[in-house]
Amino acid sequence: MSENLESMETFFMALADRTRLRLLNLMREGEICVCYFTEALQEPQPKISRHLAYLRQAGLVETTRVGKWVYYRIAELENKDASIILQETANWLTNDEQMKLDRTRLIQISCCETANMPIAIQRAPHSLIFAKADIPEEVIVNNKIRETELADYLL
Amino acid sequence: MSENLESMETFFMALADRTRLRLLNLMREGEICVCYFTEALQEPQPKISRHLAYLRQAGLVETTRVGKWVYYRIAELENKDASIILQETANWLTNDEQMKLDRTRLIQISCCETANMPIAIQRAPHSLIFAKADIPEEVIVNNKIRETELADYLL
DNA sequence: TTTTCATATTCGTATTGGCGAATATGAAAA
DNA sequence: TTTTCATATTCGCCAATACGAATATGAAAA
Repeated sequence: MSENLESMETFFMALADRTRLRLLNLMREGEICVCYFTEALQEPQPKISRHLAYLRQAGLVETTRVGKWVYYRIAELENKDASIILQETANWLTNDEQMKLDRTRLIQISCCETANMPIAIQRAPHSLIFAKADIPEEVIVNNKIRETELADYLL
Repeated sequence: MSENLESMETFFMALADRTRLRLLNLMREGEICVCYFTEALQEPQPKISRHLAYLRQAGLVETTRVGKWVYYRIAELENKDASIILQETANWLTNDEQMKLDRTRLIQISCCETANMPIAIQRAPHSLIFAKADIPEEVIVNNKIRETELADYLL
C-alpha cells in the first residue's frame, strides 16, 4: 500500500489551477453536465473541456455519457489520504467569493424558465444538482430567484 | 474570512513537486537545518535552497536563522482547511518508499560518529529531530544503526 | 444517409517552472 | 580586516502547460 510520488504530484497539480478548482466547486453536490460548467464559469467550451479532461486523467473526477451529454462528478478515491484532502479542498472552496459567484450563476441559469436559459442549456437535461434545489414560486421574480434570497438556495 | 483563489493555487502548486514533498517529509517531526536536507535528499544545494524558498513564499514553512545555519519547519497555518490538508498530506507521504528512504538516510547520516558524517554536516548543529532519536548502544554497528533495526528509529 | 449538436482534440504560441552552473550574500572565524 | 563557510540568488536553457482558434468526434435528429 505504498504510494508513489508521481501520482501525488499529479494529484496536487490537478488542484493547482483556478479553473479546475472552480469546476470542482460546481461538482460538490453531485454530477453536472458539461454545458452547465461552460455557462456558469463563462469560459470558452474548449477550455472547460480541456480542464475537465485533466481532472479525469488525474483521477479526481469520473464521467458518465448519456447520449450527447456527459456528466462529471467528483470521484470516490480509494486512497484514504487523498480522499480526505479532496473533501477538505471542497470545503475550503466554500468561502471563496468567486466560488459563491459561480454557484449563484449556476442556480440562476438553471432555475429560470426554459426560454430564459442560455441557448446552450435549453435542451440539456437537468442535473441532479438542480433536482435538489426546490425553489418556491414566491421567490421567483422575472424567472429568476430574487437577489435577496439567492443565498438560501445555494447548494 | 473569504479565501482567495490565487492563494489556493499557490498552496497546491507548492505541494505539486516531488522535491518539495520530500522536503516536507523530512520536516514532519520538527525543524531541520538546510545542510541535512541537502545530504538526505542527495540533491545539489541550490536546488534544495530554491525549493525551500518556494515553500516559504507559499507560506507552508517558516524559518529561523541561527548564525550561519537556517532551520526550516512546517508552518502553523491560520486557515483551518489548509492546515488540515497540509497535515493530511504529511500523513500521505508516510507510506511512500522514496520518503522512507529519505528518512532512513537522514537517520543514518546524523546518528553516526561525527567523523563518519558527511563533511557538510560535521560542524552543523543537531536538529530537534535528532534529539528525539534515542538510539541504544547495542543497535550501533560501525557507527551506524544496524540495518534490521533501522525501521524502529525512523521518525 | 445527411445534418445538427454536445463535447473533445489539435495546433501554434506565449508563459511558466525546474534545472545546472556560476555567483552573491551575509555571518562567524581567523 | 580577510577568509571561510552556509545559504540564497541569478542566468540561460529546456520541458511542460495554458490559451484561443480551428477542427474532429460521435451520438441523436431529420
